[in-house]
Amino acid sequence: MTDRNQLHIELRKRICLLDYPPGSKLSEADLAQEFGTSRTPLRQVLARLETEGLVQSRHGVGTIVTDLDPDEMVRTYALREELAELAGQLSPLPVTDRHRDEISDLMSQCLMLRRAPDARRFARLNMDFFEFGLSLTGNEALRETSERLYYRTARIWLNQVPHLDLADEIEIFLSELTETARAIDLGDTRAAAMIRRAHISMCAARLLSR
Amino acid sequence: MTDRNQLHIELRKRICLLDYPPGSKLSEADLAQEFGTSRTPLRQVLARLETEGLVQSRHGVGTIVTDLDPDEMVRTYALREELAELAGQLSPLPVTDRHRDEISDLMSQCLMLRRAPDARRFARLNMDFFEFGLSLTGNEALRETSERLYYRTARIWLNQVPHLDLADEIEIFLSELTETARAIDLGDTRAAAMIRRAHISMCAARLLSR
DNA sequence: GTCGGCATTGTTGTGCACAACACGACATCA
DNA sequence: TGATGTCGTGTTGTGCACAACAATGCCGAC
Repeated sequence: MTDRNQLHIELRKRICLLDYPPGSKLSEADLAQEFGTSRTPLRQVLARLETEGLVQSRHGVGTIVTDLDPDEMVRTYALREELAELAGQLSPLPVTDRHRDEISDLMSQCLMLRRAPDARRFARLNMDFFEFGLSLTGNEALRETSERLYYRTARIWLNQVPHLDLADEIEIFLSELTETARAIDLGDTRAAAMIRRAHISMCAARLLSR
Repeated sequence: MTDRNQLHIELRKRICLLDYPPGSKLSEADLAQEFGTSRTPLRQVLARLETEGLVQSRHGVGTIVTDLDPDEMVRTYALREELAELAGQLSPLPVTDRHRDEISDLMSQCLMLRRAPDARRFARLNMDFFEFGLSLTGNEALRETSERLYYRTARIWLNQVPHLDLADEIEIFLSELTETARAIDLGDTRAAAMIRRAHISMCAARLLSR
């Protein structure tokens, strides 16, 4: 946990799971104390989060979790769609048994979630599925970019969850997992990428159309 | 120049123009002295350059300018191609007289360069043309991503220049500018994006095929 | 009562000193 | 002569103290 990279991942997760909702202030001193370090390395992590668009530091004020700009979200989703499809085209990796195991595990977790719906756990499962998708392409630049943009938009789902039907969302996600598992079983990475693109598109429609 | 953002741009430019060739060591202390600041803000800039893949800091050793991995360059070029085309599709901005003036200015600079070929000035002109291309899309995420990937690959041209015919390269670039100016004149951003994609593809072929 | 200036407090930004670490040179021993 | 341990030098990483700055509440003047 004291590692700088893990610290970045941890803070990013907290922001995207709305532990730190938009507008909240992250105190460098408090976080430094929590993680048992000094402000210096923590500031580096916050600076990185700032370049990723998740926080904004203002001198004399504080480090604020950024708001979600709907217009920018729409445009970012549009780009994410294209990147999702490219993951199946540019440098698709051969499907391994490890992939099959992982998608199977994700499905069983989703089934458990269906019995006991929980928005936060759903969001985490969604993150895991996203990371799974990254493992299907060998294009490092594409992975980096997709990750960056994913975490930039990941918050809006939890943000909109009061206006959504959680059971419906879980059903939809389970359906995506099922279809993806089918494609993975056949070793058809391109099909998996297309399914992903379709669901990103539909997700944008559900979340951003209002 | 003392601003952190400008410092980042300046160091990035130096790396991409091979003022700091791959493998060279950037001394935090020396750079801090040159820019009239302390190590602290400079370290932030270097940390950002590290996430962008241009340098790598190793404890006790130094901050080293990264090498160019040919395989990764190929994959990055492939992604850059797709993004270039997307710039014409996702959120194309209306062409303004400012755009026309800029492309015209770029052409006249290129004509001057043809009379007095100079690899370094050519590389800078290429950067300016890239920035011009960014101004054609209103998709912020796409701009960021394209910029990131461009500066990640920008060095290989200057790196390969001993194996290239500089006059040829200038001719090709002038041709790209001419075609782009034609598209811009017509307000056809999509055509301009296609031209860009074509030249990225050809550039990759010339630089990376060997 | 209201408005304006001022002080106080809390925050991020900067500079500096030191710790942690890697590498090479050199001496020492088998 | 070769190998090995040790020391010196230079580098990045960390912690801390202070500067710069913004916001807020309070007090006084009008």
